[in-house]
This record gives sequence, C-alpha cells and structure tokens, in this order.
Amino acid sequence: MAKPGRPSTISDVAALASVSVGTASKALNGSGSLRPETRQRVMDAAARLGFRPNAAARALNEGRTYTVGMITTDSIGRFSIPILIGAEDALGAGRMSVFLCDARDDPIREEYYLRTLLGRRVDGIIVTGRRSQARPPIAADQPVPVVYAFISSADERDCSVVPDEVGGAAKAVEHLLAVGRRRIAHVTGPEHHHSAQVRAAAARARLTDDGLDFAVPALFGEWSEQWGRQAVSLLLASGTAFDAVFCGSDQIARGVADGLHAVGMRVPDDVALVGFDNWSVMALACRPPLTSVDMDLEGIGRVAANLLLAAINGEPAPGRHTHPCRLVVRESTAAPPGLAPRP
Amino acid sequence: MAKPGRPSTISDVAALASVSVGTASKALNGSGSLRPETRQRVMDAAARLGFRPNAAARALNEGRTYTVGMITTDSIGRFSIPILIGAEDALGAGRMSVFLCDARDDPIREEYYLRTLLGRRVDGIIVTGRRSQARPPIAADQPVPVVYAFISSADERDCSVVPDEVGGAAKAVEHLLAVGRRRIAHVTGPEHHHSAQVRAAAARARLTDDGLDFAVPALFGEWSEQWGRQAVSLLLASGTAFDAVFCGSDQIARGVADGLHAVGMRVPDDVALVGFDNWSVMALACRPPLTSVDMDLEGIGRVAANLLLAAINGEPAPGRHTHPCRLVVRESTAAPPGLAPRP
DNA sequence: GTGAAAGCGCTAACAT
DNA sequence: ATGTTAGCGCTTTCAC
Repeated sequence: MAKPGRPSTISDVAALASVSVGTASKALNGSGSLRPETRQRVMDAAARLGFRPNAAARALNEGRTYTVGMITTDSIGRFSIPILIGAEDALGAGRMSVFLCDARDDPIREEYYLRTLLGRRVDGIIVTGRRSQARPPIAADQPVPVVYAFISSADERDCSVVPDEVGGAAKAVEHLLAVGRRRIAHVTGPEHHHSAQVRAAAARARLTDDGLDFAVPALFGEWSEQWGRQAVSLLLASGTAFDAVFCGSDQIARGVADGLHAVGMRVPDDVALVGFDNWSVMALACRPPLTSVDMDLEGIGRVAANLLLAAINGEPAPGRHTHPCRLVVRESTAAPPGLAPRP
Repeated sequence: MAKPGRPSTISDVAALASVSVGTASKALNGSGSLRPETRQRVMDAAARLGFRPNAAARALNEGRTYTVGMITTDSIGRFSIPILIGAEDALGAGRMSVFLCDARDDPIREEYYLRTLLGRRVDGIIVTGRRSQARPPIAADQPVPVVYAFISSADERDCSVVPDEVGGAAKAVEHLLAVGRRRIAHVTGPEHHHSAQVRAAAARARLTDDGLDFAVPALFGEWSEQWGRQAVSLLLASGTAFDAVFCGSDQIARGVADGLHAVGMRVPDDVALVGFDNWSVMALACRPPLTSVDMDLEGIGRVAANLLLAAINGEPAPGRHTHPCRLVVRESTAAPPGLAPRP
C-alpha cells in the first residue's frame, strides 16, 4: 500500500548524474545552456529515481502555487457538479490543481475554508452554488482573484458568470411559437425564487413581443413533479384552452406530462411541453422525451475558470457575465402531424 | 477583486512585535517557553497583519502537506458525489484539504493526475468511481497510502471500502417477507454488471433460506425506467402471479410502478415494490414513494477517508471493507389494509 | 526567555 | 558549460 522511502530530491538526481543541483535544475527545466549529453544524463538519473519535483519547494520561491480553491456554498449538489467539472477541466488543462471545499451554506465553514485556502496560498478562488438570489461577496478585499460561477455576487464589481435565463426562456417561447402554438401556459417554482421570477417575466415579455400573453397567468408553486401534476388540474379548472406549457424546470414538466396523460391529453399532439435545466435523468425519462432549456453549466464552469486564470495573469474582467442557454429539442414539442410549423 | 500586496510573512510579524522570527514562531505555535506578554505581543502583531502561515513553507520542513488527492475514475457522477462529500467532510474535520481530480475513465488522465498529486506530495489518495467490476490497482507501489471507495481494487491487499450489497438485497427481501409477500419477482440491470449479479444472487439466496424462490426468474435488462415498464409486460406475460417486485435500482422500480399503474395494478396493495440506491429524486417522485436500499455512500466516503487518515498515521487497514446498507421504508411496501404483517 | 542559524527542495543570479 | 550561493517562509535545535 505505502512504502518506498522518502521521495527523491533534486540532490539525489544531481548526485546520481554527477552534477551540481544547479545543473540538474537547468537540465530538468530546459533552462540555461547545457551540453546535450549532460542534460540527458540528468534526465536519465531523474527517470531512474522516479523524481518528481516538490511542488511546495517550487511554490516557495515562485510565490505561486498553481492551485485554486473551489468553494460550493450550498452542499455539492446537482447544479454545482457540472460547474465543478467544467472548471476542473479548464483548470486541469492549465496545469492547475483544484482544492474542493464544501461550505454547506454555513458561513462558519465558509470562513474556515477561506482561511485555509489563503493559508495554502491558492492563486485564485471560484465560488459556486445554487442560486436563488445574488449572494453577499465572500469577504471584502481578498488578496487573490475571486470568480463567482452560477451564483452571482451582490457586488456588481465582482466577477460573476451566470446563465442567461432571460434568453433561455425567450428561446423556449420562440420555439413553441415556431411549432405553431399560441395558447401557452407557464408553470414554475416559488414566486420568491429569483429564477422563477426571471424566467416567467422573460417568457411573458417574449410573448408580448408577438402581441400575445400567457393563456393563463403564470402558476407559481414548487420545483417538484407533484406540483406539475397539481398544476394540470388548476389549468383545466381555469377553463381556458392551452396548447403548450412552458415549465420552470424539468421536474415540473415531467409532472405536467404525467398530469396531462392522466386526463387523456396527448403530448405533443394536444399540448407541447418545454422544460428547463435539461437534466437528462428527467428530460429523457419523461414520456415523451422533453424539450428543455440547457444552461450549459459545464460551460459556465469553464468560462469562470478561464476568467479566473485571466485574472491571475493580471487581466481581470470584473462584472456580471452572462452565458447563453441553448434549447435542446426533443419529442415533447414535435409539430403535430398535419400542422405546418411557422417558417 | 484582487489587491493587498503580498501576504505578510512571519518576519513581518516578528518585526512588528520586535522579536526574532524564532520567537514569533514559538509564540504562534504555542511551543517553547515564552513570557506570556511576549506571546501576546506576537499574537497581536499577527492579527493586525492578518498573518496566515504559508502552508508550502511548512510542508517543506515538516515533510507533510495535510493534503490528499481524490481521483474519480468515471466522470464525477451520481455515485461519486455523496462519496466525495463524505470524504471531504471527514478530511476537512481532520484539517486536511482535498485535491479533486476527474479522470473521466481515461487512463491517460488518471496517470497525469497521479503524477501531479505525487508532485504535490499529497499525504494520501482516495480513488472512487462507479463500480461494475473491481478495477486494476491505480499503479503498483505508491509512495503514499491509497484507499478505494465504492469501487474496489482488484488487488485484495489494497484497502477498499464497498457497500454490502449482499446484505442490502437480503434486507429488501426480508422486509417484503415481513409485510407478508411470498411471490417476489426481481427486475434488475444488465447481467454482466457486477452489482446486478450480486444483488440478484443475494436476494435469491435469502428466499431460499425460507424455502422460497423468485416467483419468476430474475429479469436482467438495463438500469432505466423504460426497462422497468417493459419488465412489467414480461412479468404479466409469464402468467405467474406475483405480489412484490424487488428492483435492482430506483429507476427500474419507478418504471415498474408506472407499468403496474398502467395496467391497473395498485402499489402496494396488489404489488409491493422495493428499489435500490435510495436516490431521493427517484424514490420520492415515485408514486407511491419508494421503499429502497440505501448504500450510505456518504458513510462510505467518510469511512474511506478515516481509513486513509489512519494509514497516513502508520496504521493501515488493508483488505476489502464492507459497509452496511440500510433499508428506507416508504409507502410502496406498506402492508395492505387487513393483512397482518408477519411478526 | 530569547536570538541566531541551519535546513526543508528548489530556482535563479552570479562565478568560474 | 557547469558549479556555487542566496533565498523563498517556516520550524527547530542550540547558544546565550
């Protein structure tokens, strides 16, 4: 399991190659000018010893650790993961390592991690987490660059990368219009939730552009399948006809699909359905598979990481950056047979 | 965003407190013997400067980084997350920081990360990922302790922590027997998948103990809802009566629930249902909510982390450690009214 | 009780 | 082309 004594140092390599440590360093880093033969001898020695330069020693005189901290404010959840993957991807390509910190929405833990990260002299910090509102800045005046991903900082001058939910909702509505729907309902999460508000307002605004409005005023509830099912009853009870439902989440959409199915309405023939999140486990399991707005969380993570790298290299890009959503079209919005889609 | 010049060093603190660096060090670490007043003066200076000891410098002479690497072999997925959370939790409490590495099931990336981690002189490594079979050891003879979590190493001498799937399956069957079911079917994932095999065999064995057998031979398919729905047709087509279905996953179970519902069979009245994974998003959205076997992945992560810490402290615990599953009972196995549960 | 100095592993400036 | 040396920030003997 464990074993081999202490890792070899550059002195060991130098000794084995019969050169000085300085020469060994040059050989290993390709700096200075050395006889090719010497360089090779050093390389061979290093290989034989399985030499790996000690990052701590390097960090010490370079003043840079090639390390960043990633703090998830909520517990590491469904939304943090893709962001985390995207960021880790972009950073790994830049040879940076990532410290993972799960602050669990606990300010104490957050503070603790922040201190730890600073003690470890990370080159920068990414803050992420589920977002219902902009969050207070992690702490004023950090000695290192900070980028917020998905969640955004309440301080406009901080660098945040957030999904373009307005654009995403608009795309959903446009798509429904394009497949010939005109009586569109909207079922979404809690009214106090920022995303629910924004998406509803954006969807409505897009309809207004075409001289339309929601068939039924937006229905606010929870982010659950159950609410989706209930909402169907409410829609039917309203007595207003509708030929499409745009939902604030895939879970809600799946509930709506179930609810419609239960009363004998067909998707997409009678009612077209669009969800939000493109959470594959929901969107694909839904019958029929669900058209959905994808926030490209992985892309957000990647962009955030690249902005962080830029900031570390002295080129900060302060402000709130929005990242486009894309619509993933599946069967739940297929044009009913015989109905020509709008050009 | 960024700003304040370079972080203060212990020399800065020493200077401000008018003592030598040696004294400052002792004061800050509570070592040596100092006049209380001196100690206080140093502490104050440190506080005023916002001094955070440089972890790299410390690592350099302590020969230990208080850092561990976590490598997920599959992409960071549904199973890795809770493990990761559990491990991060246990390690954070031990003041260790975690390097996150996503190897994406790519041996090249895995090798790269391994080298990186060793260069960073991590004190140990946790390897995790989805598990279909035991995996080859990450590389022979690491200079640091390695613990496998969830996934297990093919080398029996390596330290692995895995869920007790045998026990979990047995608990599921016992519960079904306890609520009075006798004609139990089993629907699960692909036959070549280790978990599918193990769970099926264990369930059957548990039935055999009571002189029973599956009502219908185990049905192997995929880990999807769709397969669950199909399986219902197959079960009905078999013509054999059944009063319970134990499923290899919650997704399958949800599909089975849908399928049963579609043909007018009631859960749990006609058929009781048990899933596996206790994946809340499935188990709770299922109608009715699903009784399920929980592998306690977070616990596995925590145990793995603690075993790693022990190994780092010179007390390795080689071998395959199994971690108990627990059954989470919900409505899908409620005893039908009028039927007395077995004592 | 406090200061001075060596050394952890490595790089970079300066000698030779 | 190669060797020597100082120094990154900190802990830890060892003198005083």
